[in-house]
Amino acid sequence: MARPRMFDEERALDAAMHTFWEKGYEATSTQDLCEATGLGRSSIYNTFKSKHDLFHRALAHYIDTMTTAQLAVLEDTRHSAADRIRALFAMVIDGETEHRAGGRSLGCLTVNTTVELAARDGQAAGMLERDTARRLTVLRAVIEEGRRDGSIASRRDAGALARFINAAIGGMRISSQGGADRTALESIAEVTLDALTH
Amino acid sequence: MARPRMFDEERALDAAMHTFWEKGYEATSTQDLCEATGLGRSSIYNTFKSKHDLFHRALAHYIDTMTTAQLAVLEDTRHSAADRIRALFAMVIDGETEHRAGGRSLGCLTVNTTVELAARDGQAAGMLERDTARRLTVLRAVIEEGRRDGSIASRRDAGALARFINAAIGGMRISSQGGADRTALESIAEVTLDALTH
DNA sequence: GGGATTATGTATTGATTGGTTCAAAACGTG
DNA sequence: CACGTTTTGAACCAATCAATACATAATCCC
Repeated sequence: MARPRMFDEERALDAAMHTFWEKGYEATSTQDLCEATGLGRSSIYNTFKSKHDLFHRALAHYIDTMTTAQLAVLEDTRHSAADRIRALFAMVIDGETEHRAGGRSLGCLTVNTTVELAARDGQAAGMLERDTARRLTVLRAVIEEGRRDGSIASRRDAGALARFINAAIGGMRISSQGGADRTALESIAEVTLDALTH
Repeated sequence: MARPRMFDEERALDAAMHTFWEKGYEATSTQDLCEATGLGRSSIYNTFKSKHDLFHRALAHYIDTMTTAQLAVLEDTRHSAADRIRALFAMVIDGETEHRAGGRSLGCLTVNTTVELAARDGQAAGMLERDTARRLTVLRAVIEEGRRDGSIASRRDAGALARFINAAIGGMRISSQGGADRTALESIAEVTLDALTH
């Protein structure tokens, strides 16, 4: 009945996500979003209500793809619990070395958003909190499995170990954004695993 | 020979620092800086060349006070190496629970700046890199002392352990900004120490 | 106290921000 | 082919941005 849309909404969302990922929310102008997506301003404001709304959808898109991929690794029962956590770290390190601009790592959009927006944007903070809660639940389950299969030796509370692993990932991402190279990140991951396996 | 300044430059710098700390660089307007410092715009632009310059001086002020205090704890030879690292973690946790706004932790200005600006602001990135290099050097020395006094059992490379500790602090700060409470942070610190003392 | 010097407050700069409007172009359907 | 619907691009909006200009007020030294 009407003119069909000339662009792929999913592709535009992905382009916007990468822009926010690279520059942050405040430093990204609507002009930047137009150039990244290849759309006109009115197309963007027609499809998404506002810059704020577009950001929320981009963040949801990021959380969806990232956390889903990470949890898949954690729930791969072919390997021991410790090996799954090792694989998770490898995945994070690969991501950090892969996604860079201007010789520097982009970090992680959830971490970046926690730092830049969580205090001012309740909706974004809620999305982030739900995501970490979900991640912590799975991590705790993996720890308990590792207790049974013998790959996790630490007798610390499983919840504490889960938070520790989560914090370690955040620390690796910050280190990466601060200039740490791949071997530095790998050594951090190894020491982190010591706390679990010894 | 002339009219003396009505305000304390150091005090203004401190107020500006707290504003940048709370809101980030981009989200802080010159109006915010006027209100925080109690100065007029022209006084600010007279004393500091620009918003950018004011931020750099605020960041330097932050790094100076924070890192100096932290390194003092690390170099207190009255305690064992492990106890000094323990004290460092306690200091970080106290800071996170102390500096908050709107029920949320402000995190750490160096971490926040690493995330928001390091990729775009070479000068800020340089300041941050020098700061972490300085911190890593002292941490490595503490690790080696701990090897001698017996409080550090890990046989991992001292540089790797230093980076691990630094990353752990960053991870704790991110966790705190993401909503982790004091007991959560304390449990993360305990597990982190396991990797060094076991 | 007079003159030189500086700090401060007000007003304003031009550029850019996020967001809206509107007419014309592009399609699918009858 | 023509109608009705939707996309699209360019022009436009008020607001705000960082930064400046300028006049006034305040101070010190002589």
